[in-house]
Amino acid sequence: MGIDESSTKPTRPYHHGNLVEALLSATVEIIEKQGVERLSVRELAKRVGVSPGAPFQHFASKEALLTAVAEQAMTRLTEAALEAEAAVGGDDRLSRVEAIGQGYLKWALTNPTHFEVISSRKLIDFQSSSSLRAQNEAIRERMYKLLREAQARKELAPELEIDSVVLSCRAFVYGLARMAVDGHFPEWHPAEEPAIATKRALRAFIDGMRSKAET
Amino acid sequence: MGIDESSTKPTRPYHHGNLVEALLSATVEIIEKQGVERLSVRELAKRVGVSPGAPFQHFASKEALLTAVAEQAMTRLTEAALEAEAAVGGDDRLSRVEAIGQGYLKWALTNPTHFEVISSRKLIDFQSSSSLRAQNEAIRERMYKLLREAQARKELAPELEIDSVVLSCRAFVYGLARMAVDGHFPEWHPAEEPAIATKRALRAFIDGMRSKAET
DNA sequence: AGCTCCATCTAATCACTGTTTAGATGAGGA
DNA sequence: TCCTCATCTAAACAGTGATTAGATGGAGCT
Repeated sequence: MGIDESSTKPTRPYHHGNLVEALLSATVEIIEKQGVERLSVRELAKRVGVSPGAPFQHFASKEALLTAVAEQAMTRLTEAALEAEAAVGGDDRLSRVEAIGQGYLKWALTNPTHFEVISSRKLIDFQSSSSLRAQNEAIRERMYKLLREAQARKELAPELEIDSVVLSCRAFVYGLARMAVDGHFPEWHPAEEPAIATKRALRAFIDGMRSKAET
Repeated sequence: MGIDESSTKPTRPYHHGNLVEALLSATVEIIEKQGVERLSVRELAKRVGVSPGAPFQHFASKEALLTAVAEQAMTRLTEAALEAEAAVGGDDRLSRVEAIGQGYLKWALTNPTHFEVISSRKLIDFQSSSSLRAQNEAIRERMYKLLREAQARKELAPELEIDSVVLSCRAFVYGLARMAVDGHFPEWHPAEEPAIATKRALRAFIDGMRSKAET
């Protein structure tokens, strides 16, 4: 009846409007301040101003909703990582690999909930999202390429195998990010001290893979 | 009224019996074959043969139940890691650190669901369990000690800082375990190929921290 | 303009969930 | 024997994700 009577939302058009985007951005708001585990589709619907069943017209399930959120987030993560690499520039391949890791880590620590959604594969349907799989591949492929070049240029310690190195790099960065997100570092609450410690650890890790020629 | 009429359980005494242990073992059975996310207290109660409210007499919440399960699991994880270290023996401190990691990893890959429960701090109340905190400390303290000794014996590359190394080791092993548990290695389903790849990666990681003197 | 069509949304309902409460029950100690 | 008290049941509450039939109203055609 009334023209519009509530909601802190900027725009006032529902009943017919852009529900999909409204749902996505409201989901982001909720999970960022309440955590993913406290996201309820019904509460979400209420916040957006629609009936409890409305979201299911656009997303087959709660998992599908979160998968859509994850796709957006994964794009930003990939961008952050690859832009960090581009930012360092230079010829040193291992420094570029390190930069990817630093960019990845920084993003994960800055957006812990989103990182959780992306990486936990029980909240989303990762396999059926070609977008998510593609982004994942993109980072890994980039690392492969850089490491192969590093090997060819003798930057990499000769005894190291590339497949193993790629796995190690992924695990190392993922481990740091996950430990932080999973609450294994209760001593540092702000996203500042982690940045220092993880930065140093990652640098040392990468330097440990270099050929012993140079100092 | 019948004496006993159902249940695959070995013993038949409830109404008065050892409900606590029955609940714990049934929980383990369920989460191992269905996953933690599909554990329902009501289904658990039905399986054990009690009313839906009964479990709450012994565990304040579902979280408390899972915390109890996590305590048992954490004890086994710690044992596995420290026994692996004892098994290698020898003087080489870094090999012992590696053994801890290998034992930890092997246990995690063999018991993925339990590892998930232990490490995800949103399913359990880690902070309020002194048992969980103590076990966690035990492994870390052991690593600290070994690494300090390694440093004193010049086994460790001199430019490395111990705090940073401990963090790196934890993150590396945790990352490998978590990636496997989180489904980042869909190409290896059986717990065999991971064992090979992660073993090799961990070994290379540890060797990368050694002093460059020896070959 | 009117009208029809169809995506969109509502209302109601289903089968669940975790958790709380008052009260029944029955084993162990006096 | 009876009394006590931990243990368990029954019932209810408030919430969840998801499905369905039907209302609604804007877009596009005649």
